[in-house]
Amino acid sequence: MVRAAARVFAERGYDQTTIKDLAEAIELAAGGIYHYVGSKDQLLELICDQLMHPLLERARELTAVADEPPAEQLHALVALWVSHATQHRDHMLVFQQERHVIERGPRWRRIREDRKQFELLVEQVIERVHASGRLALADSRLALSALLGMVNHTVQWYRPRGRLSPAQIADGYAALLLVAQPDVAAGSAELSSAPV
Amino acid sequence: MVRAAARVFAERGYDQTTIKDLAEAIELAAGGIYHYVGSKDQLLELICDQLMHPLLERARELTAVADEPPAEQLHALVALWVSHATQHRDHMLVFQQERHVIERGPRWRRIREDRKQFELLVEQVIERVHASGRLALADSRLALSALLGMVNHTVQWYRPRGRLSPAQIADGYAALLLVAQPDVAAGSAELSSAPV
Amino acid sequence: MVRAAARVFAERGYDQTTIKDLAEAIELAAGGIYHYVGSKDQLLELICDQLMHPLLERARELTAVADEPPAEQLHALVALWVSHATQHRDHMLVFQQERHVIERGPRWRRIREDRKQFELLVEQVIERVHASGRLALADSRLALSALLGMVNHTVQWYRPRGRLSPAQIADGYAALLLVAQPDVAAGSAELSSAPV
Amino acid sequence: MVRAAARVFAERGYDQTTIKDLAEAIELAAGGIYHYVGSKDQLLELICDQLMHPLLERARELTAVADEPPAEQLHALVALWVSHATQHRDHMLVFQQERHVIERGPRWRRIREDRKQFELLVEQVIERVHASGRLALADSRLALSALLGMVNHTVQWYRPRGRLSPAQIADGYAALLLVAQPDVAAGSAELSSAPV
DNA sequence: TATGAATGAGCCTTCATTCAT
DNA sequence: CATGAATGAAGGCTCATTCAT
Repeated sequence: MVRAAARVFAERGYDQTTIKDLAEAIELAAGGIYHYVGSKDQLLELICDQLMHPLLERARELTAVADEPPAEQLHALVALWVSHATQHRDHMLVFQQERHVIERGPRWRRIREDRKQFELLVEQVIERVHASGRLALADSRLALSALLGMVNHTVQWYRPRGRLSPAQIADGYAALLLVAQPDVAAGSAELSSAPV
Repeated sequence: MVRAAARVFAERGYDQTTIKDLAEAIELAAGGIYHYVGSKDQLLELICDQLMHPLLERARELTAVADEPPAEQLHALVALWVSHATQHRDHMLVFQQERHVIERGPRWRRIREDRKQFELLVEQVIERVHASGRLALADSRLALSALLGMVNHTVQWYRPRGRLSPAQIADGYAALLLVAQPDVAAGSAELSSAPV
Repeated sequence: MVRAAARVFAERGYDQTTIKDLAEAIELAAGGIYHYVGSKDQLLELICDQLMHPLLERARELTAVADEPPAEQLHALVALWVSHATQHRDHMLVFQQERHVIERGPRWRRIREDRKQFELLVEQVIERVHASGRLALADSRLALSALLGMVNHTVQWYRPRGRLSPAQIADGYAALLLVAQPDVAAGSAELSSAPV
Repeated sequence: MVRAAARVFAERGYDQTTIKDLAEAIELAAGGIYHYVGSKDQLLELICDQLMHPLLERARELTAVADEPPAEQLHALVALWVSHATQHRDHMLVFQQERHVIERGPRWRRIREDRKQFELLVEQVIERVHASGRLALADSRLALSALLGMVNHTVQWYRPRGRLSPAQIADGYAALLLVAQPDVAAGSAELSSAPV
């Protein structure tokens, strides 16, 4: 049911989706939704939770591994993220599109915090990559924003049976952000991280 | 007035903004808006037009220059884009956030076409960069999506008096997408476009 | 079950009581009520019937006794009434509070008639008291209204283990309405302020 | 408008009155009510305020007069009360019938306090009458309840062009509660059935 | 131009009632 | 007997829009 709601919200937008739209998608009468969910608000909350909870949890596990090289860790994190986003495309679309809904009101506090937590994890990994000298941008904050932008935007164009698999997409994003091993070819880091 | 509306729409979201909210922001009585604008719909249309028209026009001029190296052209285009987006932050936020509103109905056809046109221009430039061997990704379509994502996302975090200027941000994005002159160090394109 | 319903109706009011409230009070599932009662309406009907039927019956018996002095009869009637009201406090509260519900629609016709019948009995007794010269008010109709008011109002403040017993309350009301034996004369004021 | 609402509430009961009923009575479209009043709740609040505020104020003035004999004061208070109640019959009916609505929730706190205040005033006057030896009941608390009951009940049967004027009704109620001057003595039964 | 009272459609939500189990 | 999921009709309320002034 949450999945179905996510689909409708993703398609029409939260505000423009009526309870009847939802009920129709779930194949229920208008009022029937309220047997399962307390309100339209709560439905959005559930969608966001279903999206963020597992993502955050797995991201934590992934970044908790201490001995992995930061660059590999970033790659793995991006792969997880893209994979999760594309697997829960509707959830992700809703989560992004309804930003201004989620940003206001106490109901969404937990969700806002989950988002913050996740972004913090990404930031920390990027910071470590930066420190390891393999970040393709001198400014790690900008690299973070760029990554957030490109991954989030993925769900806007990704199609399940499209040309690129989630893994390939993640590889591409990682490739953009990382430079090759500095020992292999000296100076490449400076070159690609400098403005053209 | 359109600017004020953009600010309110950006803050509250189109659907959650009432005509009274708008009127208050414009310092007008509720009904007074209808002397200047036919409807709430049309106001959103105006906002998107004000954003996309000049951007599209200048992007056309920029890409019409034939003899410039593609990489420089891409850099210039990104700079224009980021600059425009940050200068019209509210417009841009509305344009993105209300995607699902704009995507439906005949009223927004022109806007949808403008967006397509703009993305087409970007795509063509990227294609040329790719052909010139300076694209940091083997897959030019993915590069396009990544670029769209990061630039669009910029308005979500950009602050007028922030650490980075629009030009610096654009430099960073361009740096991510481009590789150094191939004549300096052969094969660098392959390296950074391969999965790590 | 009717008793439990009366309690809930008395507390929340008929309209603001949901079937679920009732079910909970009866310790039954929501739909289970419909095995015993046809509808919410009917439940209210039952409550009112349980209240008015025995009261009316006993009032008829009481007033049918021909040879008793009218003043004693009134006293007895008031005692019966107060006793009944306080013993079925919830029923009585419902019966009064939901006056505007009961007053409309054919379902409650019988109840309305029962009320009329009862008030008619009281009226007749008061009339006889008046004729006997022992009514404390020249206007017997006003005395009737006053009596109705005070007795009905009793259930709003009466508490089972309160300072006054139903009998004492009834004594007080009777004392207010009756004057001492005219033949005894003198000092009737003192007499009537004491319980009869 | 508040008057019209009071009429409809009095007739149908608060819960069974729809916004449309009200709008119809005010000759307005359904939503038009919300230009004047924030909610249905608030309308009830206004009705009760309009009733209780002036009554309480005048009752305070009346009972503030120190040198008047308590019995006369009680008579005056009852006269004020009956007069006010009959002049605002609909308000009064609503105020009583919707007791269970008013009794719950924070919105009605002020109203509940106003009622308490008023009843306290009546109680104090009765107490003084009792002390002066002119109360017709030994139990002053019971006298208070009886008075509350009969006056409140008045609006249930009073008709503007009926047989009895508000003043006559008040005279009757006062007569029931008071005994004649103990020093004058004799024939007090006849006296107490006449206006004091 | 500008106002703001008024409209009326539509939304979220509640709830009495039904019915398959 | 009893459950509780499901229905569907209303109800309170909001809000874009209109229009007399």
